[in-house]
Amino acid sequence: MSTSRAEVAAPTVHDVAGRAGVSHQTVSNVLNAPERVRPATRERVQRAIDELGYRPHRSARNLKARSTRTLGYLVQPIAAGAINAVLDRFLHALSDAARIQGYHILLFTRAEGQDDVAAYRELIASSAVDGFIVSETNYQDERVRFLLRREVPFAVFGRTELDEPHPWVDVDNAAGTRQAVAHLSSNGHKRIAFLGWPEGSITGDERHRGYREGLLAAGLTPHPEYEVRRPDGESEGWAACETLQALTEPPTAVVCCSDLLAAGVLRNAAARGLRVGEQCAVIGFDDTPVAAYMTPTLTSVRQPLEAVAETVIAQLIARIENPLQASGQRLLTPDLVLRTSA
Amino acid sequence: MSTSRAEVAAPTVHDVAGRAGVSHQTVSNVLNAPERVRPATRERVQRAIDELGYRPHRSARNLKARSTRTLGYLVQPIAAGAINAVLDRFLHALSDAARIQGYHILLFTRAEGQDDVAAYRELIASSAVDGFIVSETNYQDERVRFLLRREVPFAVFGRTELDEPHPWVDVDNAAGTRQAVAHLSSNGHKRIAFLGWPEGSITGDERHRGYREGLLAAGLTPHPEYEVRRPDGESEGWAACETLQALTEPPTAVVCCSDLLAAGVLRNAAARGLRVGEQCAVIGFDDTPVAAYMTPTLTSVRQPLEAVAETVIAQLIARIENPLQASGQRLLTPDLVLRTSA
DNA sequence: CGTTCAAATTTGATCGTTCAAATCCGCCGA
DNA sequence: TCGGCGGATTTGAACGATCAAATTTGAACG
Repeated sequence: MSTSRAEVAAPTVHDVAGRAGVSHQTVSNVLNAPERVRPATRERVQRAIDELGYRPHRSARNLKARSTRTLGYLVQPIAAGAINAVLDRFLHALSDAARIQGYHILLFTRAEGQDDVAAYRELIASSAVDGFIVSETNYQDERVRFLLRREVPFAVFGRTELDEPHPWVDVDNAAGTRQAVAHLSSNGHKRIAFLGWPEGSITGDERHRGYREGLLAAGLTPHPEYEVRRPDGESEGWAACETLQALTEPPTAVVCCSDLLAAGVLRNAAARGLRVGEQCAVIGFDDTPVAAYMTPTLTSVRQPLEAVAETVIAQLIARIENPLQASGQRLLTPDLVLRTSA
Repeated sequence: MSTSRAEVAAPTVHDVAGRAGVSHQTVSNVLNAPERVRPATRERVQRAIDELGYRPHRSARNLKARSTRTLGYLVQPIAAGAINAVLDRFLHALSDAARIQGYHILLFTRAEGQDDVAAYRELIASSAVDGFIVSETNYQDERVRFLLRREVPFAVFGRTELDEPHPWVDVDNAAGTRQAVAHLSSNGHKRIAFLGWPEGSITGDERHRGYREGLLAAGLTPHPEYEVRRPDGESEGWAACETLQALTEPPTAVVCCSDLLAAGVLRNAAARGLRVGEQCAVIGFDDTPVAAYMTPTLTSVRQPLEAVAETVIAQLIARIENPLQASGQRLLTPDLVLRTSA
C-alpha cells in the first residue's frame, strides 16, 4: 500500500552495510571507532553513507549508548514589562557552543503550580537529557542543591554560596562596577552614588562590593547616604534619584545595578533639567539593547555572554563525559561600553 | 563494584510490572491506553509507578513509537547591536505551549559556512524531531520550500507566498498600522507619514499596506513623499526624519515599522526641539521593552506572541498527529499600546 | 453446565543502534 | 606445513519501550 505521503523510510545501518558489502557493526565502527577499520573498507562504507545520506537514528543511539547528547535549559516566565534582553543572545550562544560539541539544547518550562525542581526531576526520570545549564541562581539555590544531591551533571551561569563545589561560570560583577567607578573618578567625579538592589541577591551584592572597592581604589570615602538599595524597575530609578537629589550635597554621578534603574535616573534628571553627560553622569549595567537608544545614550557594563556560554558548555560536557572531573570555576571580566551618559 | 556516584538505575517497565504483579505490557497500557485496563489493576499499577517514581525512558519510547515529541526551532544569530527583544517572550511561550501538549522544544543553530537548510536536513535525517517551528520567513522562503518537498511537518510564524498551502500563523501587520493611522487621525493628524523597510519583506510590505488602507479609511490622500522606505536601524530613523522635515509641508505624525526606527525619529525630533506627543506624534511597532523607556515613552503596536505560540504549536502538533490534516491559516490582531508619543 | 464472545491480560517480536564475544583472515616463525 | 597471533570483521544480544498476536478470564446465555 502506498500512502500519499512520500515518507521514504530513513536508511539504517543495515542498508548501508548491504550497499558497502560489510556487516552492520563495521558501519557502526566507521562512525564510532574508525581506527578499527581498514582504510579501504572505511572508504567504501563512507561512500555508501554519503550516497544514502545515512545518519544514525538518534533515539536508537541514545537508547543503546545511554546518553542523549542533549542539555536541558529551564526558560523562566518573563514578568510582564520586564526585560530579559540578554536571553536571546545567551541562548544563541549556548546552542551554538553546544552544536560544536555535538550537543543540543532542550528548552523546558515549569508547569503552573509546579516548582522548578519538579520540572528538572521529570526530565531526569525520563532520561531525556544528559545534564543541565542552570542560570539565574542565588545564595542557597534549591535547584542546584537538588542537582547536587541527585548527582546529575550540571553547570551554572551565576553563583551560589553552597559548600559543595560545583562547576560555575560567572561574570565578575564587582569588576564591572569597579571599572565604572574608576571611569567616573578619572573624569573628575568625587561624589559617586550607587543605586542597586536590596541585599540578598548575589549579583546585586557583588555589584555593590565592586562599587565600594572602586571608591577605595580611587581614594574616595564611601558615604552611606550615597548608597540607595531598591528593587529593579524604571520607576524605582526615578524615586532613587529624587532621594539622592534631596541631599544637601547631591552626588554628581550614579552607578546603577541595571539599565532599567539607569533609565529611571535619566528620566528624572531630564525632568529636572540636568544635562546628563555634562553636569552629571550615569552608568548602567548589562548593556541591554535599550542602552544605545536612551537619551542620552547610556554608558553601561557589558557581560561577555558568548564567552560565558562557551565556558559553561565546556564545563558541563566535561562533567558529563567524565563525572569525576573536578568542577571548574571561572570568573569572566565584563567591559565598560562608553556612550554619552558618562 | 560500586562507583562513587550513586547512579541508581532508573526503574523500567519491568520493575513496575514486578511490583504490581502484572506483565510489562499492562504497565504500558496503563500509560498509553488506560481504558483497556480494569480499574482495580490500573490502580495497583499506578501505585507501583508512584512508589518507584517511574517515568518511561524517553529514548526507548521514541525508538519504538517512531516519534520524539520534540519540535525543532532554529535560533538565528543575532547581528551585533540588533534587537530581537521578542525572542525571549516567544520562546517561553513556545516551550510552555509545547509542554502542555507533552512536547519539548529543541534549539539548533546553523554551522558556520552551512546554510539553514542543511541544519534542518541534519535533524530530519537523524529523526531527532517530529517537526519544526519556522519563523522569520519571507516570500519564497527556501526553508519552507525544502520542508514542503520533504513532507516534514512544520508550522510557520509569519508568511510566505508559496502556492502550496502550509500551516501558518501571523500577526495581522496591516491591521497594526491601520490602527496606528486611525488613532493618529482621530487625534486630528492629517499629515501622516510612514517610515518602513525597503520593499521585499512580507512583514514590511504588509505594514505599508495597512498604512495606505488606514489613510483611505480616514479619508486622507496618500502622498508619495510621506513614504520613506529604509532598512531597519536607529540611525536610519534619524536620517528618515531629516528627509521628512526637509519637505515644504512636513508631516505631523509618523508611523514606523519598528521601535528601532521610531527611536531614531524620537532622537532627531528631540534634537530639533520638537515636543513629540504634543506638536507631533510617533508610533512604533513591536512594543519591544525599549518602548516603555524612551523619552517620551513610545506608543507601539504589540504582537500577541503568546497567542501566536499557542496557535502555531497547536497547528504543528495537529499536523504531526495527522499528516492529512488541512493546513490552518490564522491571522491574529495586534494591539496598539498607548503611551505618550502619540 | 457447557459454550461463546468480548474484555483483560500476557507473550513474543521489534524499533536501530552499540556492546561483547566469536570468528575469520593473513602473516610470521618454527 | 602448520600453529599462533593480532588485527579486521561478523554474529548475536541487549537497551526499554510499544505493537501485534495469542492467551486467559469472566460474564452471559441457551
